[in-house]
Amino acid sequence: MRFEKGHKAATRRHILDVASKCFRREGISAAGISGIMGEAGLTNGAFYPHFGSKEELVREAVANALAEHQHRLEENLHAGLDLENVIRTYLSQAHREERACGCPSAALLPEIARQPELTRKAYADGLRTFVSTLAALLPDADLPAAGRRATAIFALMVGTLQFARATPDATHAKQILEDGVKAALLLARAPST
Amino acid sequence: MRFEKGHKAATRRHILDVASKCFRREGISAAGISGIMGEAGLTNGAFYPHFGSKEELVREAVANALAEHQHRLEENLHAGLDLENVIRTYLSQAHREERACGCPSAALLPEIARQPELTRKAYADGLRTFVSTLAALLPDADLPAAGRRATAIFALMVGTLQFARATPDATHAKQILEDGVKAALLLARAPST
DNA sequence: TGTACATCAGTGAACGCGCGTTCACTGATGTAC
DNA sequence: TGTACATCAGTGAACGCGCGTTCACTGATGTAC
Repeated sequence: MRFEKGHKAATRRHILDVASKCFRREGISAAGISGIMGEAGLTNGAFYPHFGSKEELVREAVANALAEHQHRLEENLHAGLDLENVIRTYLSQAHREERACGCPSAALLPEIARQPELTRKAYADGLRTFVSTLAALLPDADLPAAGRRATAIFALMVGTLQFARATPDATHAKQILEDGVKAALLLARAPST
Repeated sequence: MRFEKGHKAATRRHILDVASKCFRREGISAAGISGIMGEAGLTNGAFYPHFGSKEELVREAVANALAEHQHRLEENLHAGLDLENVIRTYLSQAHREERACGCPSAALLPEIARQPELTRKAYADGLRTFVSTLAALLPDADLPAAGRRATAIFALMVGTLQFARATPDATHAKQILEDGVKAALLLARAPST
């Protein structure tokens, strides 16, 4: 079967989308090529014409997940959400439950830290972009200071979401999320130093 | 070879110590029984007289790592360290580099969130204890409020350390750690609400 | 216009390997007589 | 006091399985003549 022009590139993007969800849901080392390809509606043999190795897929899937998450943030901002809305959406029960389509940092950070340098570089770039976008919502006078505060605010958000996901008791998890929102807002509104 | 009384229990503790380090270093699903047993100076066959399954080992090793980390915190407090010292030690270059003996939350949280309920319960208990210990260092009037703020402060610390570990550029990582310290201290000193 | 061929995304079986787990066995020591 | 036996932590080979990866093959379509 021969395919229309652009078909291969579309398949590749589809594999990346599926992989980035599988990794976030199951973890990078727990998710396998066969499972990902099966979920993409293909057989495992079709993987290697698209990617050189699992490592390459991981690197691109991490970048893909970050870009997707970044895109969703920008959409929300265009729709008029302010920083408080962004924080409340991030630290919500829905985000706690939806790991596959959620923040890649919350789902994968310790595993990303164990990846080869190229993957970590790709992650660090995506993180920097995300933090800059958050920083633009802060009232700080100079941008570098805002970036530094935004980094800490996002770290608080990521850690809080991870706590809430690990906690099996839903009530306790909800409390953790609320505490995170309160502290994040406090940091966002604190007088700039 | 027959062994003195208490030998088996000592071996079990030794396996747990090694496993809790392996998990933090390599990740839970990436670390294998054979590797752990080899590092403990035993053969893989000796595992099952001590533990019923890998899942059981994970649960106990997570609890073990939390207890060890808790113990180190309490030692530091007895030695006279205050909250600022604790934060600076946690968000230090040394802790960024020493994953195997460091904070289990920073090394394992997303993987713990994917474990069976029993493991997540064990984690949540350890987390609560740790946060309570931190809360006692806060100036808050009532304890529940202090606990809620301590949760957020610890979440910020965990997220920040994870960012710093994932970032390949050492200078940028150092900056992230410093921003985390500053924000954590701001949260710790903010007037209680 | 009709036919033979080239293309190439995807198939599916197979590779070696390491996983978690099982089990018959070892062998130094404590105990029984 | 000396000998035969029971104990049991640990050994190491093997189990079935799924991993990441390779490769000969398929077969629908575009192209050449």
